[in-house]
Amino acid sequence: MASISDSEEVVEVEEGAQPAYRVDQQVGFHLRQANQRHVSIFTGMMGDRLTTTQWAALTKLNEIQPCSQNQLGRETAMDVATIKGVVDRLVARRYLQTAPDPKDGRRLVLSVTDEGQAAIERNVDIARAVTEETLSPLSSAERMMLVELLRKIS
Amino acid sequence: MASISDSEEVVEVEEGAQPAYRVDQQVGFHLRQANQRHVSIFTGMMGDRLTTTQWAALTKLNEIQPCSQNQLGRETAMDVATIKGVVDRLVARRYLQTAPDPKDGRRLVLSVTDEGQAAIERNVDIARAVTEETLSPLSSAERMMLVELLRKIS
DNA sequence: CAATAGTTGTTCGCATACAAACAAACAAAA
DNA sequence: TTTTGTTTGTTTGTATGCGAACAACTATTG
Repeated sequence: MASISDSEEVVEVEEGAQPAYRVDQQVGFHLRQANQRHVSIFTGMMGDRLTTTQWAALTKLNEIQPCSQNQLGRETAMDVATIKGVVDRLVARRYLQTAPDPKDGRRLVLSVTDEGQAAIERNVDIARAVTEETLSPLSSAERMMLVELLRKIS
Repeated sequence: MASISDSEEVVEVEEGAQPAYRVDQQVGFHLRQANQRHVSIFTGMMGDRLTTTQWAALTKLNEIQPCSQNQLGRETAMDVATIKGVVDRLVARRYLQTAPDPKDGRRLVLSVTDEGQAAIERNVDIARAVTEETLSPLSSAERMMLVELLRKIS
């Protein structure tokens, strides 16, 4: 604790001598911005008004179907409340369909419809291009490094 | 340009022979997840129910005040609609105050209140700890590398 | 000056994102 | 079997995040 007295240099000045705090020097700020740019690129290039999360859910389900709703949420890193909304909207578009699980009264079994399949085939090359465009400022080595570092802090 | 002719290697065989598309191999997926973890750490550690965006707006304004609402939005990479909501909530908490700009009838001049200052001082060390915790899986060199790569793709 | 163009702030609608609380169904243990 | 605990899905509330359209005001140009 600094002494209560001595007005002169009550300046317990550097109290740690820490450099000034700047938001724009914190990782969180750059993570948010980089993600924003990526989403922006995705939205601009992708067809069928698909969002990043919808695309993630759709293609992931196509990999691992059949699958319950919450399980798909875990696979795509989405909250139970979030995945519900995403699935609802994909079902409304007829990209996914749901059916009750005969073996488990709680579960909804999800699967990709033909329309969903068609949407994937229609957009998968674009999705690859989105990744390419997002990473375009980086060299090949930097790209691998970035993904690896992101994986480490996830 | 490739020559138009010569069937020989017309073998665009597998139509690209591309590896299977996996969402969890795309940067976007990892950007989203890394950001999620950071926000989660932030929410768990920070006091006063401050969110990442509120903290960014508050501390940035403290740096550059006085400042208009849209300008603060640009400085913190927030949409005009987004910054309005953030500012409204910070004003409701009395962390910020607004005043009409005498020289420009459109502008709202924003400034940080004493309560806002106190909130910053109360949480700035925690904010530093949040960054530290987010980057904890990385070495010092990796941390600098990550921020640099994120900056490049922003 | 008058017409045009750009800026600032507002509002609406849609889509994540997550905490929290809840009911129904299943699983494990007493 | 009954109790306890867990999992699945739902709903509510709050907070970004952005496209799009809009009014009010300022700046620019003819």
